Amino acid sequence: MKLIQIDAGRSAAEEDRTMNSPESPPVATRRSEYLRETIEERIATGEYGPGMRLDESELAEEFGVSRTPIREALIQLDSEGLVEMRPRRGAIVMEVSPQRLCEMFEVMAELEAMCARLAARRLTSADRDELVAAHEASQAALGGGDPNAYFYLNERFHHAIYAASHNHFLIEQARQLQRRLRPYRRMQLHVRDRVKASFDEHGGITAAIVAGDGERAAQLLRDHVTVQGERFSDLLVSLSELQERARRTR
Amino acid sequence: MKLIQIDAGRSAAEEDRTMNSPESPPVATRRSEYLRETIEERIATGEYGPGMRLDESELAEEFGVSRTPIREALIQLDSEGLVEMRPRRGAIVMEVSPQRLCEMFEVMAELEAMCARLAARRLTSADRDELVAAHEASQAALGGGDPNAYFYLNERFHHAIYAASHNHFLIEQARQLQRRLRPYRRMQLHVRDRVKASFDEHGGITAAIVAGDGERAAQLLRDHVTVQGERFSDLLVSLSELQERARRTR
DNA sequence: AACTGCTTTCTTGTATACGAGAATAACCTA
DNA sequence: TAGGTTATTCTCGTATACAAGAAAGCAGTT
Repeated sequence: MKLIQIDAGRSAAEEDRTMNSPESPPVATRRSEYLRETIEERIATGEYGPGMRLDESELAEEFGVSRTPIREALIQLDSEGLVEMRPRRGAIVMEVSPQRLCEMFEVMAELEAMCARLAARRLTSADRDELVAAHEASQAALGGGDPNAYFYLNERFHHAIYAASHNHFLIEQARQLQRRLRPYRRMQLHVRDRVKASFDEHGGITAAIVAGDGERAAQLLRDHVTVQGERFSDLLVSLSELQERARRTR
Repeated sequence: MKLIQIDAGRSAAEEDRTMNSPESPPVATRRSEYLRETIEERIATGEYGPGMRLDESELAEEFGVSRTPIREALIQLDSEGLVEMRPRRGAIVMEVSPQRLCEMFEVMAELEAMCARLAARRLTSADRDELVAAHEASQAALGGGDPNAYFYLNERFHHAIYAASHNHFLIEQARQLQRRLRPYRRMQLHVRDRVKASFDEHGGITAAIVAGDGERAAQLLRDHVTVQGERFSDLLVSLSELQERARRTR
């Protein structure tokens, strides 16, 4: 059986986008790997909202595979914190309380601040070029009014900072936590004016890093990521919106 | 079949110690859960050293279970970063280069510093009591010359700081990274005088947290965890010692 | 009519079976 | 003898089968 057959069940809308970074080959060697990525993406987009039940047999049939690789994918997602497997009671998309979400953003802010501090110290010219390029590219998406386009460029900008830290372990940790926060970060950008504010903050962060001012870059990034003030209320709205969508299929 | 049967294969030396926190019941509901904990512990103690091959069938036979739960345990350990599963080439205990180990300690230092900063701000009287109690308990282990006893008390002290941060997500992250670093931290304490130095540093950290000086506590903890100077050479020795032990069974 | 206890059904957790890729050994050729 | 090619074996990845626990439905009692 050819691996290409596991495409069965993919919705037409996402057929072309792999969301993989360029370094990873398009075809996964194990089905479970591909399944993990796909289910993860569906959680990120909110297609599978918080609390939604993930039935193993159902998913197996949908993807045209047996339960085994589905189960392995779910176990991985469980370890990553995106899914919760309760013994003998099935798997659900992880439900995150507002408080916990704030805690996660608090940690993310600190990790990114650390990236920025290191980046300011260790920046190579290639790092600087990519950072500036990512920032300028997102400027183009500002006018378009497409929050999705900005979402991906936003990720590119943050990844550029991670990379510039030159601590590969830190890069992995930051990316993993970012993946867990993806569904909520995405919703955040749908708030009016948030995209513009985000872009402006990126400008300040870029300047601080390029200037080599690690402490200032760290503080700016911390503020950029931390959820506080009225952004907290915005987050609550996004959260209930995601859960509302899931409630139908629960 | 009763779950108690899965005890088969446990060495007598570790039969009584579960290393679980009090909140988790002694009997795991899924075999894979128990297997994950046991294998993880063996990696932590160095019984399974870096690079050692973990054959699924072999482990299955040893534990008296089928390959399925073994495999699920390995997948979890892979997600946690303790094991590396290479497609169709089997699982090995994660090999960590000296550079990567330093990177991991660099991140750990920052996470713990964050815990300390928050702890200094949010410390309750219960938190303070546990922190001081943990510190005093380890003093008793100082003279004994048993690095293992100090190792566990050291963990208790650090966990007390995590808990005092009152950020549950941060607590989880810190504990998980600590688990990954466990094999190496344990070796560190075998270095002469390190135990005493560690204890003294704990004293300073405790004082700073109790005094509410978050920044100082954070800096002290950062220095406490970061590997630098001659401790780096010590680490290299520990590392090769672990690998040497593994090479035999490779 | 509500609650409790039992039975049935459904899903998960584990075992077993099988096919395929990788590692290794054997063999042939230069 | 060394290198490369092929055959064999061994382990992994996936499918299928089965057993056990949880949830849901049913009935009987108070």
